[in-house]
Amino acid sequence: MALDHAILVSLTERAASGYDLARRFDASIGYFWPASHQQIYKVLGRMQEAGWVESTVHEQHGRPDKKNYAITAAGEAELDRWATVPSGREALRSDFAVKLRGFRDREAILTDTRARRADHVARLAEYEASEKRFYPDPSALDGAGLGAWLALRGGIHTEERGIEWCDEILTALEGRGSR
Amino acid sequence: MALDHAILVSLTERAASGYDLARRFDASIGYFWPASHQQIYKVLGRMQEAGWVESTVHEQHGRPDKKNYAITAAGEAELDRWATVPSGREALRSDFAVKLRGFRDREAILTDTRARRADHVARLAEYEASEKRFYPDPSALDGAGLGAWLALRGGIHTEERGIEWCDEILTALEGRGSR
DNA sequence: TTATACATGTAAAGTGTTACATGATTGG
DNA sequence: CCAATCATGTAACACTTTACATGTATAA
Repeated sequence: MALDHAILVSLTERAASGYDLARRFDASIGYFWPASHQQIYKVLGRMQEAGWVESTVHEQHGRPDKKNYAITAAGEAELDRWATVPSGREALRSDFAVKLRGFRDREAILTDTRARRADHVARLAEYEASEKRFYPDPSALDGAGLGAWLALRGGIHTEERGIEWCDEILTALEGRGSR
Repeated sequence: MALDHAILVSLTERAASGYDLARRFDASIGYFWPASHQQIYKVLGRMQEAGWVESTVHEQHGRPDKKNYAITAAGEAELDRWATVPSGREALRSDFAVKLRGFRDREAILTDTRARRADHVARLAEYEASEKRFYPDPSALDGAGLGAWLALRGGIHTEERGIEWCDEILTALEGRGSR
């Protein structure tokens, strides 16, 4: 049920259509909880029935009507309830780690590791650009900005450690004979 | 389809029953790909039909018969094929990061962060105990052991960075007024 | 003329979680 | 006597991914 809460959090920041939310999930909040537009539309419908969000339709010319969703008091109450539920452990569930554990072809895993490292570097650059742009002075943050910044910090840590791990793998495998 | 491969990797290390695999998934390989016994039995059945594994039944007295599964040549070929498929980005999908981003109750998120930190510390201790016990001399590793050790290193990095992130959150939130 | 942005969805297939079902043996 | 371990599964539900479906406006 966590996509529900991710959408609610996003709507707390600003009301939005399903389309807008889908774009946000391709960027900011989707860093921590990816979701497609198909999923988002479905959950919005369910949450509207539950009374957690409400929508107003804006007619448009030349393109489909736009439904703007806003969080309701009941939705905010749900967020507050959710805040008190312990998160519990998050599993790794890493395709790459399984592949690494069982590798038999050194070149194949090296190729994969190099590509993975490049992905981490690229995403780290995105995160750091966001940090510089939106949170240039973290010590001045409070309220909504503080949580968003700390979440972004988590993304930065994740990428940094991913790079370290890749480097460790490359060092271990490049310096040895074939397997 | 990655549970399939996680099971195949595990069977490469040693043939096993569904029950044995479930225990392995509660410990070693499940660190990177958690799975319940229900899921494992289902996938074993599917993989046997596909010819990737084969089973021999061992009758037992006083308890149900035991089916021992072993990987076949076709199963190994599938692993080799899979090794050449690029892994692609792994999404974070973190409940906690979403909660942090949207937090409104400072005490609630502090409680959650402290519990999370304790989980990381506990898991890190497990990983480090495993490393000391099974890979006391990493430089001497080759073949199967090397991949398993590098995967474990990934787990260690994950927990270490998780602790750092929690500490950053605690520092940022404990030193400030309420929100 | 081709791709991208805008804007909303349904349907099917795959994957994962939780609940249910059975039953003997062993250790505290 | 109660809990844990051994040993296998089915069924229902929840969630995610991928494919399908439609149509205009705008910029390269």
